Amino acid sequence: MLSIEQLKKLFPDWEQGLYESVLKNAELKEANAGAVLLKKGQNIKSAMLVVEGTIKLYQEDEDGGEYFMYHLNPGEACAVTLVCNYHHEQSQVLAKAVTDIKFLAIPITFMEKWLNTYKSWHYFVIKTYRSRYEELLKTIHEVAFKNMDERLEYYIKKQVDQFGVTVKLTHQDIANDLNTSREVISRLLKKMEHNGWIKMNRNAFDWIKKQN
Amino acid sequence: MLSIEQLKKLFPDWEQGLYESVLKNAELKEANAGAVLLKKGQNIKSAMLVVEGTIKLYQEDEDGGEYFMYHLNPGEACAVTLVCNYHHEQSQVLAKAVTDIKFLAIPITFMEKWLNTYKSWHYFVIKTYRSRYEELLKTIHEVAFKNMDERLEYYIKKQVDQFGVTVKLTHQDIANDLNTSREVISRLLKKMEHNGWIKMNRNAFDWIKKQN
DNA sequence: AGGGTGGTGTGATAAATATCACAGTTTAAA
DNA sequence: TTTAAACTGTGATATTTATCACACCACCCT
Repeated sequence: MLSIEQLKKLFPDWEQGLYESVLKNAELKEANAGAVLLKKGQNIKSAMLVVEGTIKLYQEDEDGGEYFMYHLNPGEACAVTLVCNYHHEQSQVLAKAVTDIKFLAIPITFMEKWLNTYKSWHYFVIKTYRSRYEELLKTIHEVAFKNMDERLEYYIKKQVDQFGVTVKLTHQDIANDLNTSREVISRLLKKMEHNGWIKMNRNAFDWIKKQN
Repeated sequence: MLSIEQLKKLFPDWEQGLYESVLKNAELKEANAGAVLLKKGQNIKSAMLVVEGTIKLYQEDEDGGEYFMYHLNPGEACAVTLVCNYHHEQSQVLAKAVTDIKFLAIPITFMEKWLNTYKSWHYFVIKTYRSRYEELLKTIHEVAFKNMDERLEYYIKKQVDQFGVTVKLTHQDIANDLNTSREVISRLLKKMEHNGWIKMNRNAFDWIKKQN
């Protein structure tokens, strides 16, 4: 299990009692890279707080399509799972582990209770929603206004912010995340290579574009 | 000014003290149909709670493009204006009055204070964020996965839900809201007319499609 | 070493959407 | 009543993205 010190490092602004409640009631779970943590339509039974590793959040289409929205990192929570009513809410998103991860699963029965008890939990929930709302706005901005070349650049930059300049993804991986086809990504990457933005390797490439 | 009874009708779940604080500190403002209430990049100085009329929320592009996301109705608040920190936040959205409207403007200095004081305010903020987060997810779903014909149908349905089966919008209006061109909308509407989904008039049309 | 698999490159073509051009029609205003 | 402005219809064309087809190459496996 987690120590209270680790918990404090991850979630610095909580009240003492909240740390204790979490330790007592949360289950520390693990999942391997690639695991699907939450599917669209699935009933939400516990809140998810990331302890270790990175999670990717997607909007999911009825027929298999996916669109990447944002990363979740240690110290962050999955907003959709922070439900505060008993009506069995269904997930609107797809969540996948990018790396091996550890996370705290807190049964949703505590959500309402903690909102009443811990002010810091309340703030945490609000902060989570606000920051994710902003991420979604950015996603809409991309997909509503930008062509695929700009969306790809934005995507790569998020990747670079997360994992560094070496992007270890195949063209197909990227195509899936942007809900397009592998050929489109291949051609756009080739163009980026010509422009001197990336250096291509098999299964990966380096982002070498200088930012202005 | 508003009476406390009106306020209670609009925002049923608040505490007594919160009603009083709102009456004391909020300014009741008005705006005409078409007025721009908030622009992207603009500093947020007060929270906006809708009292009367309807507001439309948009994602706004640097060079004039707009994409409609959702409506705000009486009893609802504009999520982006519910900032709870002092750092002068900038609006990420564009808000326009669709009809003549009345709204309460609450200086953001009260946001933090009320979060500390009124549990019902806290819940209200969370509820607001959650519901708007979900609206954004739906918007992403449309724009990431659907072609223009389906997005247009989704758009019209939202319009119908708001204002009834007679849609009083020009093709250009719709094109602006969906960030496309008037010709595209004209052609798609024509197709819908052929399919018996709508009955066209000048400046308006009726949605007559039977839902399954 | 040979063979299979998955990753990448690229042409050809199709489909969706954007853009341009212009005509006709209704409405509002002078 | 005339005129201008706004709204709508529609063809032609360009651009962007999707889809199909296939070749080539690197790597792993035995």
